Amino acid sequence: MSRKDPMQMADIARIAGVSKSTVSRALADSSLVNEKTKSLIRDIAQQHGYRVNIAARNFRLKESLTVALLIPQADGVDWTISDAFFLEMTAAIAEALDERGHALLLTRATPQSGEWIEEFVRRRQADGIILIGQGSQHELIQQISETFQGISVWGEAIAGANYPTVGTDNLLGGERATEQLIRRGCQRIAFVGYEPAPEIDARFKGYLRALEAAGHSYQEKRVFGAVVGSDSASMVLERIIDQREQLDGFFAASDQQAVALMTALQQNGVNVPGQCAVVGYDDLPIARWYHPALTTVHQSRTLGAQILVDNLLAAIEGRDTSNVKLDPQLVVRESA
Amino acid sequence: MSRKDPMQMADIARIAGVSKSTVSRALADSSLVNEKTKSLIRDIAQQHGYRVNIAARNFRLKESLTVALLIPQADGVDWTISDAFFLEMTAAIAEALDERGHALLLTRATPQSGEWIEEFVRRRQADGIILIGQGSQHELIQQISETFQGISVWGEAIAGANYPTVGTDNLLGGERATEQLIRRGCQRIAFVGYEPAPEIDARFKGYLRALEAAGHSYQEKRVFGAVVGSDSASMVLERIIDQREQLDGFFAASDQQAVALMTALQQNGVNVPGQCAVVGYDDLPIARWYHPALTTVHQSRTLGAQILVDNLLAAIEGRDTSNVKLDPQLVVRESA
DNA sequence: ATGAAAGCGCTAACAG
DNA sequence: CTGTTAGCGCTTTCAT
Repeated sequence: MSRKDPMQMADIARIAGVSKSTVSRALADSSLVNEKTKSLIRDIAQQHGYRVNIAARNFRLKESLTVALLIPQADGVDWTISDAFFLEMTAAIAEALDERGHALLLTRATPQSGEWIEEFVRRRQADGIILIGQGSQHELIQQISETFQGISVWGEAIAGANYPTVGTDNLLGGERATEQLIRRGCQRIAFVGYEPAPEIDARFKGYLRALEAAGHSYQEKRVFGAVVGSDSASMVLERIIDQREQLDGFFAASDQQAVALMTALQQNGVNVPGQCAVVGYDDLPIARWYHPALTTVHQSRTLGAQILVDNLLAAIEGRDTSNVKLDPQLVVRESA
Repeated sequence: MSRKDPMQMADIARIAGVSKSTVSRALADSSLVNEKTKSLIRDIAQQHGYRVNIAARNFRLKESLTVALLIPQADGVDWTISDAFFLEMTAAIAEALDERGHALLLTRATPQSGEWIEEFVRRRQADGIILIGQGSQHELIQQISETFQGISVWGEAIAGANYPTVGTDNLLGGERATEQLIRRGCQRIAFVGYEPAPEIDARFKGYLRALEAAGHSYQEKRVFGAVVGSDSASMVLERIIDQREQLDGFFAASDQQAVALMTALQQNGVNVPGQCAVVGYDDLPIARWYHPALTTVHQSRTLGAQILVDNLLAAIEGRDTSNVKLDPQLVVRESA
């Protein structure tokens, strides 16, 4: 370790012939410092490549200008970091935060441990946290948000929640997706998705509402609960294939499931959309490129991320936050 | 702000009837502390939901257990965070870091400013940094790595570089991709990619080598430099469309470009792979789903990320690092 | 407009 | 094995 120790404020102060306080103020652009001294100090700092030590600053100020995005490290239950929608959301959030001068800390957390969020909050590693999909953890989040207000969630707004939520209107989205299938003349429409998650459940309710409005009967055997990428998913797929003759339409609660489903159907000689129409949810890039192109419900990542971040910063600063339901846009392509 | 101030070590110490140091040691599982006192202290901490203040710890220890992934915020030149390959790499890196007890800080940086990396290093916001694709910034990285060793790069190893690099063997990958086109009987093979980036240039060299080995002549007019998503990309696409009659094979240096290319060709009534075969690079999910499915060169994200992270941690701790060239796997699908 | 000094919460000599 | 003590580099009263 022979590289020279980095400069610190005291060094700059000595060189400039002023005190540390003045340097600190000058660098923070305080109005308490004479303009001339300010620019002198800034020049010197610049020349010597000095930067304030963020760790010291954060420690002193008790703020980190960092926001953590917690990734429920689920054993087949919630999301994974490599989930496509999650990834896209992450990118959008990172950009939104960056525009507001904050950085994004990506960390895995284990919801099962029960302390996943608290752990974070207590360690003060970040000023606030963003969660994507409250999953099945509403109770816990609710409880934590009673003593810690720096939380912002992407998902389904739950009545009485203490924390702000942003998401598409899942009920409406599910309804629109199902309506499209009905419009295409499908008579026996199935739902594929993991209902315990509130956002998925809302899409399911939308499915029910559309069926009812169109006078279709609801049949429990046409509902397939599955978690993307899990073992149960492939079992569900098998069950679907077995029943494929009795079904002519599918609303899958995510594009990833829709694509897995379509692939399975196609491999079993089912023509999509000829024999079975399929509608997804999310509007991932894959929806556009899959063959046939997937009809799906678009969720705006950039807009969602902006609001998510605005909410979080507002919450941290104690300002008002808002629950926002974005309009889910049906994107009609070939699969339905 | 009426929520109670979080406990701190002194509180736990008082409750346990020991000194702060003992608490600190106990919580760090130091062998200097009696097992009994240790578990007493741990119980108390647990009971009161105490967690060490990470900011204070980081400050004191001068380490953050955090690694920054810098995103060259390029004006059409390098990568963007929403680039699919980048996203996948990010996810893989986050997981690899997490397994080693570190967190990932995602930040945008502006290479053009010339200080993008230094800024980070000097502020000590992270223990080390990972770069994806050195882009056109080798000189700068090289210079910085002379005084700061916590750098690990995904890209093309450059002779004499001070920093460790991991990537697929781009030369070989480019060669294999081109060989596949030759094998398919293509006679007039074009290259599409932004050569100034070293990793792309290596793929280009592989293209040349394969052409030469097969006795094909190299023609400059068959080389199209383009940056994904930029204005120049669409101009390149137009030029390609104009020349499409004279070309029967394309090696695109990334899947994103390959897909854009195929789409443009198809829109102009060109049959892929009938009239023009196409090979990409990266093996993104889209390659599998696009119609026709894209023949491409696979780059292992998980393995790459592991090595990238191992290299970085080694570099930070002053241990030896290694330049690794992963074997590029040709994945033959329908497009060539 | 500037300086002196205190202290954020923790860890690590150093001394028992 | 445990306690005492001295900072880490910065920001911020409080004084001047």
